[in-house]
Amino acid sequence: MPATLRTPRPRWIQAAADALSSGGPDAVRVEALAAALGVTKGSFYTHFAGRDELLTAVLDDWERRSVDDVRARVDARGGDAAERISRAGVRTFSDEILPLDLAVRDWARRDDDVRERLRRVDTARMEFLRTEFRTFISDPDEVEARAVLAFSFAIGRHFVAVADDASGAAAVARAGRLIVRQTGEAGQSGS
Amino acid sequence: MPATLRTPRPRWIQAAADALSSGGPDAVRVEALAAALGVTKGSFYTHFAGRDELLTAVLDDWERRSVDDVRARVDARGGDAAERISRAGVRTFSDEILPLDLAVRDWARRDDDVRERLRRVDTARMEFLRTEFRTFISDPDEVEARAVLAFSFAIGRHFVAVADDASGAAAVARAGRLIVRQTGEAGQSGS
DNA sequence: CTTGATTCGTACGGTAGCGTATGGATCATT
DNA sequence: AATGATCCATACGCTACCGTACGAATCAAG
Repeated sequence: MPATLRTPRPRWIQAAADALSSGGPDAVRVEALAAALGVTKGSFYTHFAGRDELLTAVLDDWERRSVDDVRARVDARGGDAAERISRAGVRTFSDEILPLDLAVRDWARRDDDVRERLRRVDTARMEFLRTEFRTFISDPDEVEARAVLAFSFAIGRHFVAVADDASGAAAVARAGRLIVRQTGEAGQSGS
Repeated sequence: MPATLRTPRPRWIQAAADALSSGGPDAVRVEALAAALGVTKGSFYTHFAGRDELLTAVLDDWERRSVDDVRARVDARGGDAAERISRAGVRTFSDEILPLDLAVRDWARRDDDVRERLRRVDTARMEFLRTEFRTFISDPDEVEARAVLAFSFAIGRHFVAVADDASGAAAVARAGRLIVRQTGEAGQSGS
């Protein structure tokens, strides 16, 4: 039976995820995290073999939560496919996981292991989108194009510096409707 | 008249841009750049006051080239609007500037000065897209939605880890055609 | 060839951060 | 209350990096 576990692994992982979200992998510094948690790094090395193990744990946690996120979307079957896609794409992921997700995406550009993890997660997300689009589009190529478009748009809009005010939100919402509209139909509902 | 200028500012800026592209701002290290250029940092501090000035110069150069890039697109008036948008979006920017652009986008998430620069550049890119869409779409809200969609997609697809093979490229191309198709028309031309 | 300017190398101090060693503090169990 | 395990603080060595000081090398001008 462990003694009270004052600063257990999950707290370190959470702090590391916050640092990664806001400053990238290089911002995950043992001593800085210790200061943020109100302890010294002496504590850290009783829970982790080193910095690498912490980063691995952060990625494990992110990957698990991301897959759970997809699973939750698959199970939440309210509304039609377009609504479910919109909920997954335009309003994007939860605010809790989004910054970490974006940080991981940039990290993946320069780390093979991270890229492999991201590939697994994105494959799951794409498969969700394909399934949804298949419910009202038959052409597989069209399904693939819509899925790629929806996913890339959902991610990309967070890397574009445009005004994020009400009119911007309206444009994003309308763009989302463009992605899920029926083939060969104008299909513009009101704002 | 300066003596031969063996390792002039542009070479340092280029090396710094490469480092920034492949490793983020923290990878721009004076001594590492010096080693890559085959000199020591003693040289560096004759051309730059310090690391910050180098990073500023890199951003200045990126911003200028990005604006020039937009200007070149505006001037290159071959084909109809859809073709020009596709050239700007689906085939994206030049391979030379793309990695740097993506690195700057991530950097902008955590640095206010960089975000301000990115905002200026993206405003120009968006304005180009709005102009093109206006040539065949009248509704301003629709124009804005298409522009946001096209731009976010062009960026976002580089942050998504999907198979980048021939079938992936075909899906991307088809997604591009989805964005620029006429309102109320099915408008799928052949692959 | 001498002079002055420019460019670069070497050596140094200072800081930040990783990882280790070791002892003290805390807590559950008995 | 004593014991053993767990958690944490302090202190240290080590490396990487920034920035500075100063001298050497190179080149153009006269």
